[in-house]
Amino acid sequence: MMYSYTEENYIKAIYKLQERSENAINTNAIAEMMQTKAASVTDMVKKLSDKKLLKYEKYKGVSLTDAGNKVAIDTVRKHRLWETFLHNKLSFSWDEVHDIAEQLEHIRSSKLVDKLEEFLGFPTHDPHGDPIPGRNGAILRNKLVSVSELNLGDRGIISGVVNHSSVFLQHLEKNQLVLGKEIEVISRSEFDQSVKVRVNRQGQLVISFEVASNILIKM
Amino acid sequence: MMYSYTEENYIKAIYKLQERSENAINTNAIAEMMQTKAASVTDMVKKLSDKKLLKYEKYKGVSLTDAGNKVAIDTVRKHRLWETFLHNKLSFSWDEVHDIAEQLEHIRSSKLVDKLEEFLGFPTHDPHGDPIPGRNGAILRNKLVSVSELNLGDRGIISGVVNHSSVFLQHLEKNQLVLGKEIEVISRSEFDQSVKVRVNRQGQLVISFEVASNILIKM
DNA sequence: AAAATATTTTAGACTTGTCTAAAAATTGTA
DNA sequence: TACAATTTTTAGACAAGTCTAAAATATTTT
Repeated sequence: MMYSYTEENYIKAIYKLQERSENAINTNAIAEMMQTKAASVTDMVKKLSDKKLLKYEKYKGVSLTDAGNKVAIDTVRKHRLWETFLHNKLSFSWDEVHDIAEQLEHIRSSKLVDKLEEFLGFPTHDPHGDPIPGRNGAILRNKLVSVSELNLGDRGIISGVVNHSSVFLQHLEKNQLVLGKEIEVISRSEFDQSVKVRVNRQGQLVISFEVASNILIKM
Repeated sequence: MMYSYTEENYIKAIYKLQERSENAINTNAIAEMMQTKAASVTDMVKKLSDKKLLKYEKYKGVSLTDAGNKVAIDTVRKHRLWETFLHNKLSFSWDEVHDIAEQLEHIRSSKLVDKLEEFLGFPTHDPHGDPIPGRNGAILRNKLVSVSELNLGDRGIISGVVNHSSVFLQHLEKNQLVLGKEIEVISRSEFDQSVKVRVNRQGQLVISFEVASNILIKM
């Protein structure tokens, strides 16, 4: 019922690998993600298998069980809530939050996580645009996408930014491109990839590729 | 330059023991505080001695070096800032904060600690009335004292409470006994230990022993 | 299908922090 | 001061997690 930091980290690594690969996860991939040796992975994988957190067959790779997935999602939830806290409340920049959250995610107190979530106003995405799993483990599968990745006619709500510099944020505010506004892509220039958008179904606006790729949309 | 959770906990335990005893700290006392066996303490103490965090002579007990004190104070600083965060921002009750802060105090990032301190408004005392060491390691030696411990004529500023229940806090507000007010002890009843105080050098008020012992004063 | 290559597992060792049981030193008492 | 009681240290063992080197299995090439 309670797992070591190392166990949690292995589970999270396997979870991440599973997110982008479908098939069973092999030993070397885990070793690379965990910055360790294949032999160590084999040992740990046996242990996690004994604890029913994953299914393991010699030479055939591993896959998480439901219990393993639960541990992984809970860890991801904590990680992303802490990242949000560090960015939104302590004004850490986008790139500084990961390493600290990597430590904070192992703090054991479910009450703490829930209170933190409430304190942050039940955010749905972290500062990188990744979805924050709910208390029940539910994940809003749609990762935020940047305006530069949208197709013509696509619509969505501004929900985050990639670049968090104050110059950029001020630029956005000057153009009314703030959190919560709806954006629809009208056209895109072949020449410089600038994008013409409609904001809140009203005014139109042309934004550069630079700006478009830094605005994150929830669809 | 970087110590394990266990090393930090030993150092903190020795620091606490040193706070209330003057002489060298003996093995059994450390063992009791750390909830472990004397033999384990001896092992660890040798290690910390090698690292120059404490002075150790066989059978003669230990005392922290300057380096050891620095580690201890830094840990206490983190512990008390996190306690303050949990209580003031996440509305954890007084008695819940310790165990979680015990984990949070080991998070490694001096920038995090400093940002947290700023976010909390540079508090001088934690929710228990214990002083929070500054970034430089300086400690305001005067722990907060309860009104029931004051002598006649003593004055000070209301800076904390022992009981954090909403009933009690509401009672205080109704009587204008809020953070920042100055209190002066006028007299005390021999019968029920109730205390007559002057608030902000103006009105007088009688408070029960129960209330007096729950109000913390900075002198 | 056999040989060559790559991946994975095993065996044994090391580190950190812990323990028990026994030995050594210190302290208290008669 | 010598015996008894207490405290502290040593010696040897264990669990978690890691490593290297060698053995076993799987995969690719010819």
